[in-house]
Amino acid sequence: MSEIKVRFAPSPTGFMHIGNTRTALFNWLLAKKLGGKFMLRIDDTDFARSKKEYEDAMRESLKWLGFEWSEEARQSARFARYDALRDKLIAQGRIYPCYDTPEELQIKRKRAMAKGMAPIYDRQALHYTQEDIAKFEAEGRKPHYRFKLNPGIIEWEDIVRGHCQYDAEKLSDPIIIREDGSYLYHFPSCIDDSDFGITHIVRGEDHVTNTAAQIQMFEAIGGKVPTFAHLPLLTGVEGKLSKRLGSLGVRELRAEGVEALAICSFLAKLGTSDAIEPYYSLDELAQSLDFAKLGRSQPKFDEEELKHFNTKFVRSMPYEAVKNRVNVSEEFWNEVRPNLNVVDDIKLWADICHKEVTPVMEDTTLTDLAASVLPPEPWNENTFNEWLNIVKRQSGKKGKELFHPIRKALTALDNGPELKTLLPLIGYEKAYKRLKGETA
RNA sequence: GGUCCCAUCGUCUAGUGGUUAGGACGCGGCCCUCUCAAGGCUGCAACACGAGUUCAAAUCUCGUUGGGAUCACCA
Repeated sequence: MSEIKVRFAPSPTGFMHIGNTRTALFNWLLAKKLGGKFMLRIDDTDFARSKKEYEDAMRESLKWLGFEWSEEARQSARFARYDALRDKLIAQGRIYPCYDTPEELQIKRKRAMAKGMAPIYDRQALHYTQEDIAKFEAEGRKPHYRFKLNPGIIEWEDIVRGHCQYDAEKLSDPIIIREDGSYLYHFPSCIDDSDFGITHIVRGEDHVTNTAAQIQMFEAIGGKVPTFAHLPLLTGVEGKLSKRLGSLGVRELRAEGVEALAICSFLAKLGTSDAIEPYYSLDELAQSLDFAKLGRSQPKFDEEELKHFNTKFVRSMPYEAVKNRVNVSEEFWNEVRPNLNVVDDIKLWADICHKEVTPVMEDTTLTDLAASVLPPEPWNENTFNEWLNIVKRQSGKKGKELFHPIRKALTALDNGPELKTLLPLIGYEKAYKRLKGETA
């Protein structure tokens, strides 16, 4: 039994977004669950659009999300390998040159569709004469190359889609090398998957048709065909949410206070029959992974829903998960947590308890009274109730009229955690001064 | 248009011939309560359409409609 290995292969042509993240997540989770390895592969064959900046940002996002990788490769460093295989397959006639221009291909495609025919490449290039080629070269045209699909039924068992099959005759020979000699996605990807021993490929279902062609490619280069899992694509309110159009960046989400694990919990469960609920460790999420629970239709991704889920996530976040990021005690965290929107909000409450607050005075008669009967420390758990009972009795106020002015004086805010929990944290000195209207 | 896939509450889904069509999120109400949260209880709400098979169809078959993917010198 060979070792399980998956890969995440972004092209550094943009920032990490929700679509990317979902693919990376499922791969990472699968590796984790099966005890396999997760590899990062930079698919930078497109010189024109690949940028170091994007690559760095991608790494940073991956780390933030918690997807550690144990191995890394970059396609631009492997051209010699691709070239060797290319030459071999050209010699075999499996890869062949074509001289059509993009415009010509476009026209052919349109014409075929208009006639109700399949818009697949007509393989005219297979019938070029010496004269044709001489003529193209004389015109200064450079060839691009296609991979020749062998006729027959191509089939595989997909982890999420079950048995899949395509008739090669109905597919177009994929272009794998551009006119300028640079490689397109398919060919290098298959070579790498084969060379690096990738056992499982988890990706969006926009790749299903590609899979048929790639299976023949794996065979042509003498590689082992991996197991595939094609995830239904996410859709948004405005239709599809492809990885290209995916506009919701991970960095933006992070800046807004959305937790990495909230994103992961949400994406891992969206479209499954499991409830979307907080997971506070990726390991635990991985154990719950089950492709059989994935639906086959395309779930809607709603940013608002994610944000909503995130606040729920934060409000029940265990101290263990935040103790390295926040500067408060476990008790403080647990008391204030249900009132937070984002983790950073904890600072607000820490400041209210420990730094200066300018009180808002609503009923000085009441707050003066409250200050005068505020018992000296040490306090115990009953102090607050005892104190408030005295204020209540002597003022004749109760309910909101009683609590609200005290809350405003103590915290300057309309709402927040229970005053009972806040008071001991504020302490006698600050509490007394604030009740008297002084900044403290 | 060829090929492939999909269709159950607003959303994500369970369901594999006989169910009061279940759950989760959201939404409404109630309780708790000084507030906002949190928590507890409760309610509303769905089988795209049309034929067929069958004693019986959300479930099987065919068709229709509606979505999506792909057919790129993007990945």
